[in-house]
Amino acid sequence: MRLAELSERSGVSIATIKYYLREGLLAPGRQVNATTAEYDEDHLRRLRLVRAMIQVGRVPVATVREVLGHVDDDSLGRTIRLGAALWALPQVPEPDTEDEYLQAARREVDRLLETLGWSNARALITISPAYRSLVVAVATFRRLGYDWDAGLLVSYARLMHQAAALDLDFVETHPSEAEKVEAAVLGAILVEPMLQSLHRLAQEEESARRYGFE
Amino acid sequence: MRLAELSERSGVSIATIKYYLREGLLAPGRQVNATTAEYDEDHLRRLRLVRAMIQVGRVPVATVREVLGHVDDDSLGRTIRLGAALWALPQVPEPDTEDEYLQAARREVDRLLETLGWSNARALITISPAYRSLVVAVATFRRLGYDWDAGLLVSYARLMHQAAALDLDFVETHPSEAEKVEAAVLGAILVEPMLQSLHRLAQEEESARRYGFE
DNA sequence: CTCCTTGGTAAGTGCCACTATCCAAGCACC
DNA sequence: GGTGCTTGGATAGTGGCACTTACCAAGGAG
Repeated sequence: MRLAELSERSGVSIATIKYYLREGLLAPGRQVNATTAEYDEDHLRRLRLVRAMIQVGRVPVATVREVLGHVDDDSLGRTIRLGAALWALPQVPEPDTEDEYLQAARREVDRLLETLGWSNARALITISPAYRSLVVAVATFRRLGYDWDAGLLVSYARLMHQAAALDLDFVETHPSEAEKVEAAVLGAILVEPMLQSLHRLAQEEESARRYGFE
Repeated sequence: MRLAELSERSGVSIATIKYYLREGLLAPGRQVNATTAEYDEDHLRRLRLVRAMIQVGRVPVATVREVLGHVDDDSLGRTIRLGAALWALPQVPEPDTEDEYLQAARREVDRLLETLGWSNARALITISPAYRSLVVAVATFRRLGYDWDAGLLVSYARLMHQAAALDLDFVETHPSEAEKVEAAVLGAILVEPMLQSLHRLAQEEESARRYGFE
């Protein structure tokens, strides 16, 4: 198919597709002649993935490029490849100042990992961006004066561990390795907004259940 | 305290605080004379909340203003007030086109709510932004050709319902109504990045556990 | 009295995801 | 074989947003 058809079938404007091509988010089509390039189903699929990441996942363009680079890198093992792809995803920005709250939060998270028995964590996870993000979130809570029970964090972690197990079970259902990695990235990118939506719906439901509409 | 101290204690630059004052995210200080205004602990607390929403929660400034308006609105009941605050929070943008995937996703989500017995949902939730976001996420998955079991969604929903119950238990521990609402907003704003971080950490852990570092 | 600081305002900056405009080279139809 | 529309490609511009800089008049301190 040509650019116009790719645009129509994906619902992405031609100008935007050109932009993605320029930014290296999409491989160039097979050049037929000086004024025609041919695109195929793979391009369409990749374009939809890019769109999903940018629109639903709110992933910056530069990050999408990085993530896709890892997804396409056949030389990596699965855990590393998945990790590489996930690590590239944006989360909370790096804190500018190193204060007491941050240090306390780090100790708290370390204790959490120990309690959970996430042993792989100690070696690998402590350099993961997700670890940093978690520390920042905990520190922010503390800074605002909230003082919850450490058990709450453990409970949340157990829940998310169950969710992660569901994710990976789903990933398992895909035969090829490339599809697995793509599914895993989507699991991070799309499942998260889904979980977030479900979380808020559940809050509304539970709030109405407990308090009615008083 | 004066602006300079407010800035120092919050870690937010004076220029930025002035910007927030202008944007109505922060109440003006008590004007002592033409060149001096006095701020108190409430200002500091509110400023930190604003910062948390913007930096950790990535909430746009205009939305923060809206959410705070609801938080401060004493005339509303709790569920409504919480709902109003949560509904103002940004999620996935409104889809531009109404296609078959979207309609199918809507039916699927409706079925999900029925299965879960979230009866309050049917009346209220279907107009909630979270409902829309969920529909968009499901539709996006389908559009990409992923075809999971409906039971997976139910499992995720049950997990998030448990998380929501934990949130509300935590909110319950706060005595005053104003604090409860603020805690609830934070529960949405800060717990979500925390859950997200935990989700990714859990994925890394579980992936390493299943596959090692092959 | 002089100089520094304060709060307030208006205009500017940097980033980012597009988007509008051009352009030369086909291709399609007469 | 001409003519006009379409195509892919490049460059520059746009709009939104979260700040930030520059400036101002009015205090207050020494």
